[in-house]
Amino acid sequence: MIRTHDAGTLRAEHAGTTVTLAGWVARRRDHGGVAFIDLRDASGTVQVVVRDLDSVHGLRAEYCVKVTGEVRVRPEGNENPDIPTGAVEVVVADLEVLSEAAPLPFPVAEYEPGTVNEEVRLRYRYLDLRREGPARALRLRSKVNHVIRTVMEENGFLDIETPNLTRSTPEGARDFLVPVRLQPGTWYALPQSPQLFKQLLMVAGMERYYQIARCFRDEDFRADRQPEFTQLDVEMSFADQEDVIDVGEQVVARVWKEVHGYDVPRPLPRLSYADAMARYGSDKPDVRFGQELVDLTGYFAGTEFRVFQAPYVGAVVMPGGASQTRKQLDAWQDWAKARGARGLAYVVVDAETGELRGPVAKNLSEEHLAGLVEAAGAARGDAIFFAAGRRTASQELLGAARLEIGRRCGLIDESAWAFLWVVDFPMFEPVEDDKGEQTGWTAIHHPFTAPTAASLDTFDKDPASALSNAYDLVLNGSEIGGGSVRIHQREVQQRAFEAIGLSPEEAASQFGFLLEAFNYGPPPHAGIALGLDRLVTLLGGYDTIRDVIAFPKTSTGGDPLTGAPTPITPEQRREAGIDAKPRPRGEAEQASGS
RNA sequence: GGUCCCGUGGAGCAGUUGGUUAGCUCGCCACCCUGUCAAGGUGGAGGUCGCGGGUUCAAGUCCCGUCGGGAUCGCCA
Repeated sequence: MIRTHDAGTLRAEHAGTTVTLAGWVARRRDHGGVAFIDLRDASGTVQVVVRDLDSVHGLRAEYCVKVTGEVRVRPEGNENPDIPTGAVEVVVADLEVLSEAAPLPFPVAEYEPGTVNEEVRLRYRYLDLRREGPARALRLRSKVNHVIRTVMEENGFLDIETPNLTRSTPEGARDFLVPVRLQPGTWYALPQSPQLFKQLLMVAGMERYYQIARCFRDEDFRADRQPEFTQLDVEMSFADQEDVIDVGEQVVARVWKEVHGYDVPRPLPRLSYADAMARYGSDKPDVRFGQELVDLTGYFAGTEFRVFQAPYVGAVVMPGGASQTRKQLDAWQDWAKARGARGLAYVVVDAETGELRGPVAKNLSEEHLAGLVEAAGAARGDAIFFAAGRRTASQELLGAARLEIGRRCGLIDESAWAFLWVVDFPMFEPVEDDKGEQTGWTAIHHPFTAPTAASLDTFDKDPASALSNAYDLVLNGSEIGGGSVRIHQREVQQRAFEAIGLSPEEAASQFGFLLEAFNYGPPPHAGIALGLDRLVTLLGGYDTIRDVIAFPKTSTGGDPLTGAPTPITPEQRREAGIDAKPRPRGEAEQASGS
């Protein structure tokens, strides 16, 4: 190395040592007769004193320099207690400019974080990452990866890579497609996850597989979504739900312990999907605060009020919500309509008299009004929001309202780590057409998810009530992982395909290779995948997963740094075979195997 | 695909009911300055107000479209 020490490590005990440092000019303070340079490298910053003014005069911010000099304790009164190296400084004997820097597009020596436009930061991400905050996110992520690998290796898991060029499957998200030059007219797909490969690895007897795997899904962006993202992907043979949950808990417990010194309370609490929906209106409930939903379907049985003559009537209470202006209450209606609801009925409880007011109150009987505050768990001064209609949709609306209430009323304990498992997911959910008419069923998790023992015989005859051996890991209202016990019996898998309307021919065409593998003694197996980007975002308290990705993309899939994506030349287009017609004999029949 | 917000020198922002030469802080360039640490001082350069169209005597400002960025609903097994 061309340096002898790391700048950020120098302390009073180094006084008298001659050191060579290499790094960047973070700041320069030129007093004419003496100048100070804050020299920054990956370890931190140290003050360098220069008296040879010719050498320092031409220095500018972010020049890459090498300095040699003696470490000394700073003169009395000149210490800087704000930085770790503030007791010492390096008196320069020799200063060499390794490379120069052009004027900066934004201040790299940032003293107010978050004041630079994100697009500019991404365009010059290599400068952005020189800053302490952005760099810290990548260091954190590296540490998490390391802890994960340690835990997985300790548990005897094998790190096995799976292909990134694979075949397109119809289920789930939209695939990214890659034209295949050697077979014009045919296309690879980038994997949405290594799901099928890891199951094949179980058939292959690998027994314990893990991979920190890149996944690709061509869907619209969110703050917590990118088209390529990373999962800790895990699969275990001869394991059941408890074994997988144990591994998942080990991973998060070790990560949180190593990073925050926080002891994750194990075993983590569990909530059935049905309870999560009933109490929180979400399959990824944020349990850092209360305000649980109240089911008033029975309470309003026999009501004259047409709106509440519904399969489900529920409520959520907004503490102090009665003090909202008419305008604010109307805004809730717009908020609900934006989510596709008709509106959000409400009743306010007068803070002084306890009288119930609002448009809905006029439609309710004396009897229903009398007990309502108690039934809803409200108090004087609160607002009660109602949703009535189809059960799940109404619960989801109330759940969203609950989160909004939590935010607006400051009910959320931001320091909490609220982990929990959501279990006992339904196997299927209805598929509806534009008019809301049910046209069939689709797998909630994926079509390889095993039914629970109780549903094994009946899941295909009664899809509505079938439960699956699936589990999601939830942290502070975000899903950070999910998995399931897989179907390992061909016959059960066939019935599962039939239940979602996939004919044996279609199943064979799309998943024939997996079904064929299942002819050869597949072991019972189960697995999980943790979303690393989200996990690290929550772990580090970041706002978006872009913060924990070295080179993230913008919401239209662009990379401001490289300029990707770009048009291709006509020659590239020709060579790639994008416009070629596939040969008549389709690969589908090849894949069907048997 | 829908809705909302943002776009003004290199960065962050201001710009009134439309009205003279578009303003501030930081940065940049030159010079001064021997103990600063967001150093200080003096002077200077730097702007097609994202782009296109429209309204008007007059548009950074109002209207329409479009591009880029962000958020959100749909979507994401």
